[in-house]
Amino acid sequence: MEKFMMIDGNSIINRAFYGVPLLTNAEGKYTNAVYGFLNILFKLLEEEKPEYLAVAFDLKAPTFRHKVFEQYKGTRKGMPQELLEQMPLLKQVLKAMGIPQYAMEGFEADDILGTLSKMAEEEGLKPIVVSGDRDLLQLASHTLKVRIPKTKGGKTEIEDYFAEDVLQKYGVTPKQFIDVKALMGDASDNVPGVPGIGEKTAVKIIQQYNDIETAIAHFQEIKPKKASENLNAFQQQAKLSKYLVTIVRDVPLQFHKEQAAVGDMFTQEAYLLMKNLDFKSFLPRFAPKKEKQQQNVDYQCLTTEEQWRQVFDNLQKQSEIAYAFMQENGMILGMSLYDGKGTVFYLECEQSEMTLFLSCAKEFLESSEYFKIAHDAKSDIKLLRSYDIALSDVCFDTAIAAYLLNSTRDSYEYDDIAGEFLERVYPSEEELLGKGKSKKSWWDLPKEQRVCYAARQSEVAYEAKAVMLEKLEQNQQHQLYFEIELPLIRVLADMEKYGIKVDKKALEEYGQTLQKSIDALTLEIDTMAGVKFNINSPKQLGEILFSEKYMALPGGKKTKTGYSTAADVLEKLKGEHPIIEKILHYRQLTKLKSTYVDGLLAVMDTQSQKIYSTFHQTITATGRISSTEPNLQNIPIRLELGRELRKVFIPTNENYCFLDGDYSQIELRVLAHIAQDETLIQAFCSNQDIHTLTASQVFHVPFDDVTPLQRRNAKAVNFGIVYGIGAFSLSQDLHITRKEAERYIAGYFTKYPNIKKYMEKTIKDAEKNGYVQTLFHRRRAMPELQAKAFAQRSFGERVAMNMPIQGTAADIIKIAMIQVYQKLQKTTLRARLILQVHDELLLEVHKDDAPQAALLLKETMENAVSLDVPMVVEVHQGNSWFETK
DNA sequence: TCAATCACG
DNA sequence: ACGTACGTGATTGAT
Repeated sequence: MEKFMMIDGNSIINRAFYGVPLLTNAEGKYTNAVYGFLNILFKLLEEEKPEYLAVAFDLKAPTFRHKVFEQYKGTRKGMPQELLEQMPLLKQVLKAMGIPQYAMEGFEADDILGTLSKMAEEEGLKPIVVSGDRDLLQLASHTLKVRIPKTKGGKTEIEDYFAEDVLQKYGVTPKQFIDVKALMGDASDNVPGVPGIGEKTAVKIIQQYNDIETAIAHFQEIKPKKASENLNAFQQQAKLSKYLVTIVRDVPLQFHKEQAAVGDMFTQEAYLLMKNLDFKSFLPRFAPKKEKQQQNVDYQCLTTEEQWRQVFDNLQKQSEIAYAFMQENGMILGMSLYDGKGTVFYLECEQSEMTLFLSCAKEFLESSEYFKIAHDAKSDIKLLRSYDIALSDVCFDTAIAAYLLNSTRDSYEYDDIAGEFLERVYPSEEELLGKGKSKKSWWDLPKEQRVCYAARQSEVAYEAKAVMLEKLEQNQQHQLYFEIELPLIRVLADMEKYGIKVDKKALEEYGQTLQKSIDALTLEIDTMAGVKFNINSPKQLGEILFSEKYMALPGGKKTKTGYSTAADVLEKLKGEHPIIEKILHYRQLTKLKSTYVDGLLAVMDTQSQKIYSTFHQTITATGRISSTEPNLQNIPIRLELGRELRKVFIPTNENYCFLDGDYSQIELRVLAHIAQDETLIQAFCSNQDIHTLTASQVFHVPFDDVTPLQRRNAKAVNFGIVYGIGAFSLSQDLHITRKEAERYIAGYFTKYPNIKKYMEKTIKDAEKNGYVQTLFHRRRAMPELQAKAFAQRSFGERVAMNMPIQGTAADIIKIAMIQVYQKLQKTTLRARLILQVHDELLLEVHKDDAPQAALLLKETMENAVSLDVPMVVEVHQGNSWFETK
């Protein structure tokens, strides 16, 4: 069935405004709300692909509701000036895109949507109503879908509601939703409601009596007493509220579906507007076909040995050359080269000629005399390694540069880089290769497209390099980039290549032991519950534990989808029923079995008995490295049973052992340094136990009288400080009251005044500059602080406080890794770096060399940087990862 | 593909 | 009145 999507223009632009940082374009116009609106619109268009589309707006003229507002002396909240200014702009853009706009004197956008959606159904269209306002939920039916977009941390998520979903989430039907809203009132919409009746009571009343009229007739039966009395006393007000809340579905509106038919939205006119508004990321959608194919450089496809040799012979040493490999399933298909001289070469090669081709390319790839510009050089190192070519260090990596310049993107592909850093509009990957299922295999593409795609890669890399270098300089990130991130590529590539050995037999045995316990526990749990069910399903488990039908345990806290069965919730129920402990134990065991035993066995190389993780250098917003397939940075250690698992990680043979170097309290030391807090600095300089010290400060007891409990609590406070503390969370963590938590925090800040000052200054600077940074100038943009919504802002403030700490620690260990790596290369020590776990480095070392390597590791890590506090590293030796604790 | 859960620093 | 600590990745069940 054809779809008709209609959008509540006012509420969506409002959402967009608060969800996107307040920025201006070159002309000083505010554009954030329009940008946010379009973002949501494009997402909706992609998801729904509607045949018909319309946007409804409020008019400035008073509506029928205004008269009522006057009675209650309510004034409608106006939009902020910054948003108001953007309304005409949005209308202009929509007009340019040929999207019809509806508005009607005397009515609001809601009413227009109500009417249009009714008309749509009469015309045989499937209506989709989009609004940021939950009042619209009253329109939901089993055919009419209401979509509510939410912008959370820059990402847009959309909640969908048919009638069933409204019932499930709110416990009432869409029609009853009107009555609930009318009873509880809505201050922001000037709906008076009935005093003393809030959401809970309103839902209860309507569930029982279906509507306000019936409820009023039975007001004497209603509890609590206050609600009963008020319902009687405010009958008129309740009925009036219902009138206000009810969306009009018969606005006198002229509508023919042809008016709303979706045509070509990406017009020339709209393109120019986008350009004018500085919406670079939208430009590719709007770019006219002509401009897309415009090229200022030639693309040449070379397929013979003679041509290949000629190209490589002509490459100048000491000059910058961008290269890119075309590949599929780890097989090279060709490579492109660009040296900035006007012609991009694409060297294409059939599998049968690969040896010949690589012999031509080898010198260029292995020699460090060519200044190579790459995009994700680590993956090239790995690719070429399988062809026995040792790629020399590259001089520039565009993926990593893009990451330093903006660490919060979720990808750094060519498309992203071209879009963010280059003026010219390049054809997208999707246009060239197709997407999803229709993505074509390389040799099925027309030759012209293969050339265009291949050439684009090195052309983009070359052109982007110049732009990026300038920005890195501007940001003072030259050193961070060239002395930390680039050298790290090789270190990580080698760690990935070497891998870590696993005792397969021991792992399997561990798994079997777990499985036996799991089977026994499953039986016990089923017996206790009296039914067989899937304990792994939070939904089923919640049902069994909390619903009246089964065990009806107290305190069932609801999440979006049902009861929460998270560990902290179950922990509180331990005393209620013995099944709880069994479930917690079951969870622990199945986690170990599925994630670790089965997970590790699945990625183990059968030949070498090793595991090869991938380390990612461009993922985290703070500068940390991440590890996948498998993640070796979250191997259990905190609980004894899980810790046992570390026994299966072993050196490659019995002559070798592990050395583990672990920074002690690196984040608190970093904090002491950057906040310049004398008390903390002194404490670290005299090597005091920092948690005990904090305990003595916060709880006002002499250092030597601190109890273990006090120390534990102080430790949580210290953690909290690093994360950007809140009293509520601390109270949850420590199982204390909020008041007490507040006292702890206040106590902390009195004793460490510079920490408080630092936190405040960091937030202020972040607001002013739009970013925070580490000691080594690693940055994180902070758009959240420009947003006005409380939750987003608070999140932004915590991030601003945490990032410089976590990020500086990440910088330090990266420096240490490079130094350890380079020093080991210069010695004859049989030792190599194999893992990094944020504040820990794991080395595999020949036992004879272990003492020397241990010294080297400790010294290097401790002296990687020189701060006002000493860095302390503990090194442990062992025959497995378990033993290096 | 998402939400819930839980492993780590 | 809000909504509840920073940063990750893997597995599971449900849609």
